[in-house]
Amino acid sequence: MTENRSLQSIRGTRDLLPGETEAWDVVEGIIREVMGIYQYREIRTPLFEDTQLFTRGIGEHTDIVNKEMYTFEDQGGRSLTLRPEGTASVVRSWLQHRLGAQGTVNKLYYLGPMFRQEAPQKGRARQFHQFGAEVIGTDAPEADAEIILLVLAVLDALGLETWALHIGSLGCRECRPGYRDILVEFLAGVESLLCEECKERMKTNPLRILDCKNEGCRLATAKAPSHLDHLDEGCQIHFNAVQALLSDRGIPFTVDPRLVRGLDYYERTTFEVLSPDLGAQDAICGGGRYDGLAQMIGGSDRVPGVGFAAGIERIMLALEAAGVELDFEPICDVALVHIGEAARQRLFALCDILRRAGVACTIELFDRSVKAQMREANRREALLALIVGENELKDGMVTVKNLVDGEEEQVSFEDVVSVVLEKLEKMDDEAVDEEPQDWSEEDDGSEPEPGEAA
RNA sequence: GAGAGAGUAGCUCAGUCGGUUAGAGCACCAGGUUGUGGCCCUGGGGGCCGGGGGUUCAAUUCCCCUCUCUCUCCCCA
Repeated sequence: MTENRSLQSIRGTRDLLPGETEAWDVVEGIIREVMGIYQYREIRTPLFEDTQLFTRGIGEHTDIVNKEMYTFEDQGGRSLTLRPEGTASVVRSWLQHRLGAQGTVNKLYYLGPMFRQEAPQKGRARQFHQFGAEVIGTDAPEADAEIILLVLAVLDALGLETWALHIGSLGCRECRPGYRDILVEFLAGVESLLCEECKERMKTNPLRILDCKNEGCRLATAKAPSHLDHLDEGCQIHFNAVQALLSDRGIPFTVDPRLVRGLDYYERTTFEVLSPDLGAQDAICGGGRYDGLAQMIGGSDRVPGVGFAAGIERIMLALEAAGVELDFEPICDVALVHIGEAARQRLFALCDILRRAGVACTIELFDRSVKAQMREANRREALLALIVGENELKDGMVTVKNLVDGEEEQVSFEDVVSVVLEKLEKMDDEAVDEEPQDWSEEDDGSEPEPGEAA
């Protein structure tokens, strides 16, 4: 068995290449900026955890735990799992480090890879990336509303304007069993119409039957009693309050009586943000309240918490579908162009001096023609070219060419750094004058009328 | 996990009803312009036709397996 096939990234994972990483940097930067404005602080938890954190937190009977986790044994025989989501880890960390010891409310956010062994397709990978935020320590409906407003603020800052917000309530520990009984009673009457999987769910998690996409199940459960009609007083008041807070901010939303999330730790508020541009995998964000989670993973008390998680790949796809441009090329200020070996050496040193002065420089490492070096400079949209050949070496000069207007001048080696800095500053000012930044948010109303063609 | 489609140059794709040197556009390199970018012209380098096996005188083409991607179901971010 000497198979020697070329190795590649494994199914469901991919490389982010130059050209993509820049866009990711932009997106991640915007996420962090908005998190800062909302006063959420970053938490970074390990990529793998004790398997029990997820089986107990997410739930034994969920798809994630049942068939999607990357679970392995370490050398000590402990069962470890690559995190399939972020919330359980954040709450675990919150408990472990007693972040709530002072009775304060903690606002935390995270950003990073998650792992689920699913069939890869558009908008779904085995290693994918989420950012999310959690408010731990309060059951105030303002926390629920803020979490939703926060993710919408991120989407807005990214330029993603088309989305649909669905919200629902699952009730709490107190009222859920009552509803569950009512639902099971109803479902028993239509059980013969349900798919096999749902018949199984009757025993394990009947609430999720309402979320089944199977045609037969949908019809059979069309008239099922809604959880929203069986909330207890506290849950009803809470849900009303969340809705009122969103309405006050003019946020459009749809109350979805059948919104059931795939993780067992949710109580009360649940929500999803959907993108109409994505097709089958249209959920770009999901979240809700999880007041029982801390106890499920070993905390001594119930700890109120609410949060969301959003898929970065899906947001990227939605941005692309919406035509939002994120691409940008790295800036190159100066291209160093040599003619001959001696000049090349001289420029190599100058290049590093300029770089240490903060000037982005490119220098030829092969021995290509001047024409090729200039073409490279043009490709990188360098502002200046510094050209040195035998003539310049003889006179101790550098030819400084402005690549925007084509003007050239000779500068001594001693002065070249300060001259370059001066010219770049001047060119930068001119560029700003020509293209005012758009953070003014002012719409001058001069948009061309649609349908107006020449 | 189940079903469908696709893999040919760095990229986007033609093509071979099985047959001799497998093509285009873009990109790249060089020359036209003795040391100067963008436009133009000319030329050039690049391909185990995804991998393995089978049928055949002959396979990139047909068959099987496998890997990967895309889409759907399911589930989720």
